[in-house]
Amino acid sequence: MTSTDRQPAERPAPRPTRQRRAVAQVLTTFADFRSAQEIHELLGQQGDPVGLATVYRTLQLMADLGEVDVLRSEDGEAIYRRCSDTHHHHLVCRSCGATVEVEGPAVERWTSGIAADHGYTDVAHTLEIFGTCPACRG
Amino acid sequence: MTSTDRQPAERPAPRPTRQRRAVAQVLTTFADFRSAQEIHELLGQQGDPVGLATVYRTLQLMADLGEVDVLRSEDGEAIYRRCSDTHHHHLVCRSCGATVEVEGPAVERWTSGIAADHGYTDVAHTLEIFGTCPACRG
DNA sequence: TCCATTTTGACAATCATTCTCAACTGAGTG
DNA sequence: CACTCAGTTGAGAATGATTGTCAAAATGGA
Repeated sequence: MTSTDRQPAERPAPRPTRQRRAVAQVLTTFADFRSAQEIHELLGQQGDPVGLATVYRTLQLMADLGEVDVLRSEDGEAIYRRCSDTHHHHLVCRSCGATVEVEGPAVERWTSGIAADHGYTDVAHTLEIFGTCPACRG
Repeated sequence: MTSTDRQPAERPAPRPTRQRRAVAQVLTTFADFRSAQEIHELLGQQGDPVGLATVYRTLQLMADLGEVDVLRSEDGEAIYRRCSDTHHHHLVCRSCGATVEVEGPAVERWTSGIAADHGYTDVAHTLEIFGTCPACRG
């Protein structure tokens, strides 16, 4: 082997290609969750076209590396966003879609506590709140 | 109008057909989450064939009525199971699927509080916790 | 029983996601 | 710089869950 030892499970180390840089870059342009299709669309619009399959592959790669969060929208679509420093949830109007980002240490603590009580590790959670916003309350 | 007043949004009241009874019945034969396809399969095996489309429709109907819980497996498939009458959430093992029902007044209070703070009404929420269960921890 | 309405089921249509595979690229070497 | 090779890409086919279509069948009430 060469001068530098590698990790036991020698993974080839992803190459920094134009496409990967582009995906990483768009991810910085929004703070909420977007589908792979939307991200592919955004890339095209900003003149940095990346094949849809590549967008999927890149997003998956980044998810494996822990660089993006993956969630499932209510209709089963995978949605992604850069792994933000602040973890938060969404309060969504079921009528007009208006979204408010909310956060609550209490919930975070509660979920990890519950999980720990049952011996679960590597805990993550999803929480969305739906309601009718003031503007839609005719 | 006739003798009995109806709800403002008059919904026709689902009919108790053989197919619906069959779906409701298989749901009692297992305690964990199954996909619509699996349920359709089970029905066929026990000699109560129900069309796949009908299984989907029935499951959706029951979900709307709050008679079943719907979740998304990690690969985006919708999975169902009969639910207890009490409002609760799920702690799911992302490896083997083992599920624990959990509840927490604190979370309920927190979500309605947050929603109220922002003027949202008719509030509902979804919360799932994912982790690795003790049995799946090497 | 007869009718209006709801349901069903076989099959087509969607749609997100993954697979295939030949062409292309980046990084290191001589 | 030319060369090589494993890692990548993209267009399009393939997959698979879910939904839509619509004529035929079942249900509940008059």
